[in-house]
Amino acid sequence: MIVVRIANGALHSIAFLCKLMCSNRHGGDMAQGKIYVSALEVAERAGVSRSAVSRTFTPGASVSPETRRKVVEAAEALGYHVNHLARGLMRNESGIVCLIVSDLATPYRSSLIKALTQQLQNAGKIAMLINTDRSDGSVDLALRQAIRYRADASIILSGLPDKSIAELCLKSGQRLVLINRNDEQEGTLKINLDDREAAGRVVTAFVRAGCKRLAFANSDARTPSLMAREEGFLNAAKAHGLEVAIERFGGTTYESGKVLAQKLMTREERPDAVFCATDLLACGFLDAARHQFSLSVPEELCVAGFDDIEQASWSSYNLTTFSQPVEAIAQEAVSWLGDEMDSELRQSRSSRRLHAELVWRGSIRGG
Amino acid sequence: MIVVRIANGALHSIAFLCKLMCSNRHGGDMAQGKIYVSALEVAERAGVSRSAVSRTFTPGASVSPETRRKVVEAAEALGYHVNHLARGLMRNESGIVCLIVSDLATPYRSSLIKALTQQLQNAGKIAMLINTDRSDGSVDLALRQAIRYRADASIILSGLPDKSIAELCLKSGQRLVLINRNDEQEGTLKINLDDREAAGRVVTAFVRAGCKRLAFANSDARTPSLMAREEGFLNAAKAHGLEVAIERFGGTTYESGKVLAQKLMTREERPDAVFCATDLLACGFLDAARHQFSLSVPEELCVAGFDDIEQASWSSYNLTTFSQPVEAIAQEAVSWLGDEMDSELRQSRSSRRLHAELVWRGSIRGG
DNA sequence: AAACACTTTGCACACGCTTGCAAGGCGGGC
DNA sequence: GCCCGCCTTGCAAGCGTGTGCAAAGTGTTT
Repeated sequence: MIVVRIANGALHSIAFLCKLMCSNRHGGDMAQGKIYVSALEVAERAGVSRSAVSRTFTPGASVSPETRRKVVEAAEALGYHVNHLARGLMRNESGIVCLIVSDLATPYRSSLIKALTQQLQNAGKIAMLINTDRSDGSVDLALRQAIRYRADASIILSGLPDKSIAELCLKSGQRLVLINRNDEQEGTLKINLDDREAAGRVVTAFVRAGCKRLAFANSDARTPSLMAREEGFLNAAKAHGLEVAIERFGGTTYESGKVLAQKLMTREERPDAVFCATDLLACGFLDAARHQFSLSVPEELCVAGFDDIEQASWSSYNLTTFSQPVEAIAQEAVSWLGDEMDSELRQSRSSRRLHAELVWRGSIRGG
Repeated sequence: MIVVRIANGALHSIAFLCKLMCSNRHGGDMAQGKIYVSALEVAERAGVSRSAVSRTFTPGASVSPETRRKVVEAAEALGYHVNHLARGLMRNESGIVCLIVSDLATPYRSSLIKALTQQLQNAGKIAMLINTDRSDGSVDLALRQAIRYRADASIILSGLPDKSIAELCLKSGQRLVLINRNDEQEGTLKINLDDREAAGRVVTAFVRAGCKRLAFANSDARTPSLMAREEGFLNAAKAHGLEVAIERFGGTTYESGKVLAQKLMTREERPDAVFCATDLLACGFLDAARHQFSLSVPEELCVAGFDDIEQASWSSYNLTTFSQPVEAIAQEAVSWLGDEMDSELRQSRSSRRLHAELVWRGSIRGG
């Protein structure tokens, strides 16, 4: 036992020396010195080997209850926390998942991010958030960052990565999830809604309400889901023998909605039913229709949106819309990332199609 | 030179062998194997030492232009990206900053997060996002996660950490920023607004508009900034010799705003001016006042909010409010985290007070 | 030609952790 | 009493990187 004690003492001195050297590495700048407790120190205090400490914090490893108790006690006392950078290095699994997104402050985006981060946390992962803008290489830069931090996966909510960089990710063993982007990349999970069918159901509702002159208000971003809604709406209208007035303008914002109202409601044949590709557009559209054109909704004009953002339920809008199943989307993504899924199943589940539920409120007559 | 070549060949074999072992570590599960390119492989291809590769990607290190060229070329060809986990391990500086936040999907919160992630990215850092809920140890758990990933800093937007865990962070060399939380923790950066003074300016505006019966609508969350607004409003009203009707209810949500309207507008002495502690509350309040009590704003009722969320500018609300200087807040936080600030300056700047600008719109008479 | 300063490069150790391997301890069945 | 198997533990190799140190190379001055 005495020998062990001496050994422990020696170990302690070594650890202490290392800390000193570490903190002096940058000259005298003490503020720089990050001095975290290491497993070695815990081991010394608990009187066990460093491996025992490691095993204590590794689920499924073999440690006796007695050793575990001693280790946990020492760790608690010293404020020890496993270094996930080092663990990630060894395990080849960082626990990091990158969320790549633009227009983060938008209601729909932020609620999706909330659901994703929450469910990732529950699954023992952690979210890194990377902002992109409209510029070209933006998503690629974000993916590069994901690679640098050896993220286990990246979830792309906006934009599309370059083929080559996406392939680099996959080759490196990183998983890729694309939400609402239609890409043909092999090996990625693609989550989409039944936008086309949903748009068709809007036509039905408009027709039931007795509307004759349909219109579609879109942004000119031309993302796959927006275009799918447009196509679905057009096709269903054609099936009912109805023409559709289409306008596209700007991003999917409230302001664009106002502009689109300006464009559509000043047409010779004023529409009596408008499907806005997005709730934000719909809110802007509604406000313009009411306050600038003094139209009453739904008596003179029926309006539908898409996303079911919180504002759609506010009494000033009371908008009939489609709910984005954000929780289900997040669940699909996170469970696909989970390790319990074997590779054949993962392969076969590379594309998921979720249902957008119609949320009936007061902006369409009848119901 | 021949000797060198042989050595390179040997190195290559070793690296290759390692990769094989690595990919076989988990039985035959090939999907698991993360096979990233390492600096060693780049070095072999470029015909230089591994340190040269390292130095090439370390700003300020000494490498000849010729070597750099060869390295960059090889790295490009192989798709090499520096492993930030390993770099963080060595440098004691991960580049990670944790954002700890609840109610992430709320307009004000999400716009602050957007500003923060953006500016962190510009400063060469990267944001980790951790969701908290109302439960007690939630923030502590988040900070533990920040410690595990050896984050350079944590920015807390909601809730307050336990004293002991905050101290552990600081002792470990992690930086702590508290936004809109009044805490006495030494060594942290505290960013606050002039809530009290702002609330006073609302009173002035209400008095100028000829309002007599003031009211304050608050959530019952009792966070420091909310209480500061309440106090400021009360004090200023008292200075004008006016009483204030106060109601507190629920979280800072749209729904709570409606309930608060219910409570305040059914009072015997119906208020003719209401300051809502938050824009979300104000939106709910406005909708209830208009649609349930058929009041016209601002003719019969003046309303003010706080935060200047996007919806406040929508024509249905057109709310007079105070802007949260999110970009300035983010800038303060990020520049404080930056390494160029020396420790005395950082110490002396441990508390920042920013100005909330009054945004005049149509929910108060006059202006 | 020698001495010098300066830049560049490779070696080797360190960062904190995981895990295969072998050795030790222990109880049960013969 | 011995052997076998099981559980636990320590050893040591390794993950991919940064960096101090010394050696090598280059250009300048005496």
